[in-house]
Amino acid sequence: MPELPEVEIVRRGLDPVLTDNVITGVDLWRSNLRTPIPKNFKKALESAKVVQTARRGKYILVFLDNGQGFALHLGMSGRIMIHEPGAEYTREKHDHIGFRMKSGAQVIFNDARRFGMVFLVERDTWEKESAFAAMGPEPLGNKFNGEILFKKLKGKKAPIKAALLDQRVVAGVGNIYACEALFESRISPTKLAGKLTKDECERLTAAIRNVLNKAIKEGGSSLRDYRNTKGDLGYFQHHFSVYDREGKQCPGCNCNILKTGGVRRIVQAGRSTFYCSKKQQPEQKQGKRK
DNA sequence: AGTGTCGCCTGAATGC
DNA sequence: TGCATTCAGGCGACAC
Repeated sequence: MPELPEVEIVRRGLDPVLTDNVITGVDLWRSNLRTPIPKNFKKALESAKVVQTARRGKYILVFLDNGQGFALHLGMSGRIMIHEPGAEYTREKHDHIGFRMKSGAQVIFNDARRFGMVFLVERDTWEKESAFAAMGPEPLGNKFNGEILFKKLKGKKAPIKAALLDQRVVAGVGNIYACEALFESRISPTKLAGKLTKDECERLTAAIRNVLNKAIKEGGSSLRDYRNTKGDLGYFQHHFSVYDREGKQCPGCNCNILKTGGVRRIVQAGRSTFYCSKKQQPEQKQGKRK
């Protein structure tokens, strides 16, 4: 599922259940996800109290009062389901980890494709972990603006669409929001990242922030797997301008899609890219005619 | 160093 | 109905 908005929605659902609550037990129903579950995972968590939850890029972080913490990545199909105190829980297919809370609540990590992962971190040094050390700025934080993006992209020969998926450039942006943000900023996905102008970088950072914030407001995007911690779908997929809309008209377009073919789909670095060839031209020709 | 390709794994949708 | 193929929100190990 999960790009920044979906991960943030899951974190928000998780926070009231975890924070200030004691983990009384951890059930491991398999020994690995994409990577092995640390052998001392259970031991590090059990009887510790959660002091804070956080998010960095597409990772959820949970910090404990024993100085440790853990990071959780949902991969493509990871879900977290919360069972409130008293609610009956029966194990379902692909349930891999269960966290039992002192309140009686249970938190279940389910992941059909097992591309997700969990690992332990130290509360004080987690940012030095390899997953986070080279990670780019948080797009919704104050260290992300046009100038910073411009510097990050300098000299890059990859197309801008591929560069946006690189978590070292900006954290948390995935395939959906990269497509949507490029559409909103009217930048061609095939334009080489290093060729973007400062003005384009300004537009792009603003568009990334805007798209991510809107998606969070709508509860994220549900294509196939994504659910929040209550099992509900997100709504942002109804607001896509281009993503998964091949052949359809993009918002505000009055061109004849029988002639233009509508939204186009191409493959870049093995991933689908959706864009409007009229509004997102490699050179600024848009606006000359209407 | 930076970039593109492949593989990890399952399930849903599509094609024959 | 059934079987094979294709594709999917991510990421890291490789080869070049």
